[in-house]
Amino acid sequence: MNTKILLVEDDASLGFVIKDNLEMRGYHVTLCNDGESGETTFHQNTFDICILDVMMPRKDGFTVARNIRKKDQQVPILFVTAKSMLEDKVEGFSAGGDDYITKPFSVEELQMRIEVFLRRSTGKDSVDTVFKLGKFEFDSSNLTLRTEGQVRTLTQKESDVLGLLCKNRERVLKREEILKAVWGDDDYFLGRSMDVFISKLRKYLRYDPAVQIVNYHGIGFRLEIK
Amino acid sequence: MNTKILLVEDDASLGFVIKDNLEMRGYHVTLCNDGESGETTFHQNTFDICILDVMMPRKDGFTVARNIRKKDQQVPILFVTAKSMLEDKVEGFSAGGDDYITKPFSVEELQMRIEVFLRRSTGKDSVDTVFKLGKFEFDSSNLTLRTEGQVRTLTQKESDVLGLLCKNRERVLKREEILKAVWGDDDYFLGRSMDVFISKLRKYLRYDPAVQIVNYHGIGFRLEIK
DNA sequence: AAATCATGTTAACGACCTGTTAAATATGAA
DNA sequence: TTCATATTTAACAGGTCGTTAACATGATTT
Repeated sequence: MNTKILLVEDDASLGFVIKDNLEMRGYHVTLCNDGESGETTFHQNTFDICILDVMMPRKDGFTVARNIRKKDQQVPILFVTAKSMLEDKVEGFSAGGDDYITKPFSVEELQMRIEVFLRRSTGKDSVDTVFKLGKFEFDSSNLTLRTEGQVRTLTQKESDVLGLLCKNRERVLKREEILKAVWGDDDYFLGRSMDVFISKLRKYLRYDPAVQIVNYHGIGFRLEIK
Repeated sequence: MNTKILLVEDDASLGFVIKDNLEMRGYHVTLCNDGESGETTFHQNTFDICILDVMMPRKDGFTVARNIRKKDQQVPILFVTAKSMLEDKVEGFSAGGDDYITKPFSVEELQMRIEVFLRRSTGKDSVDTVFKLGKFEFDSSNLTLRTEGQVRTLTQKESDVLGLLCKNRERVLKREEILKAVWGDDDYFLGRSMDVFISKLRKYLRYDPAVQIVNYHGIGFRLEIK
């Protein structure tokens, strides 16, 4: 497996050293030297891991991470921080499966963190497929929607749609996006079919009024949790 | 071989989850929820491996490990640490053949570490081939399905299918997964053949209604015990 | 307000998936 | 070879799910 890493580091020489060392160890590394280009590079490619320097002049690592998360909730993010940084702040951001590493660090250390991430994602773990939705817990790989006591088994398509909504809670999903992702195509009838699914999912989610699939007229849908 | 594991974990619910998951995979697990009882349990029994949480209120994992080492220099010890822990400290302790695993981890990951240890000491895989299924006891290497008094001998394929279901009780096995694992291929007729086997196994398991092979329409099967 | 288009909801149809039994075929031992 | 057993194929009966249609409601434009 050829692991692809996005490295965003404003210090050019440090960035080069890390890139060079990691490539010697068999990883494929794309280096960006500011947050802005890091984001656009991320959006145009696919990466297995992102390594972000927190302290960067124009756009800091946390901001970049937030924008990456809008597109991808799963990709592991490793923050690079200075020792002086308050641990609380970093830990808050790196919650939910992400991690951080403190300068100065050895490449061995860095590689260890990377391998931990990769083992977690390649070992078919269920962690990244489980979403907490208000009173519900949805496991998109086991197709189960749990609530206090009860378990409902969803069909594959129901699960596909709900999973997509879960992964994109930050933004409104366009109708055509959902259709392309779940049905592979986009026409009038598939659109109506999708509406039927949305209706069914809403019925399942009625138990907790805080969880809502909201329609954006003429655009699409978004899963919102009040 | 029935591998015996000592698990010392102060978080009761996490401990139970790990124990449960490992037992589903064929290990015998003894759970202690503090270092003190962990030590006494170790001294009164024999274990093939010890899993110790490092951070515990009264007696931490390292202390327990030191006392275990006074009695037994060989038994492999696996430390469970939090992400924030200084790696130097853990690495110092886990030197000399021991290992550590960082929270959060998947059970797959944990099992991998365990198997590495066991292979190192015994030289062969050690997952138990005997499964307890409600009122049944199924031995996948001897092809026997026991119930109170009665013994039924299964065919190799019956046993392969049931064994696969047993090993994956926590998730839904896709039809193609079963076909690939047992038949080595996946086509329409093999699929129908599999359905015949499922039907036969269900007949054998009818004696205990709590044990059920549940179909997930369009996806696959899962062995569930109520 | 009327017209038009987008979405919500329900029900029914049909394609496909599964359960089961039995017959046909393969496998292997005597 | 024959016989016994294991597995595959066939056939049929239900069952499930996604799509479509139909109608209701809501939003936006004219």
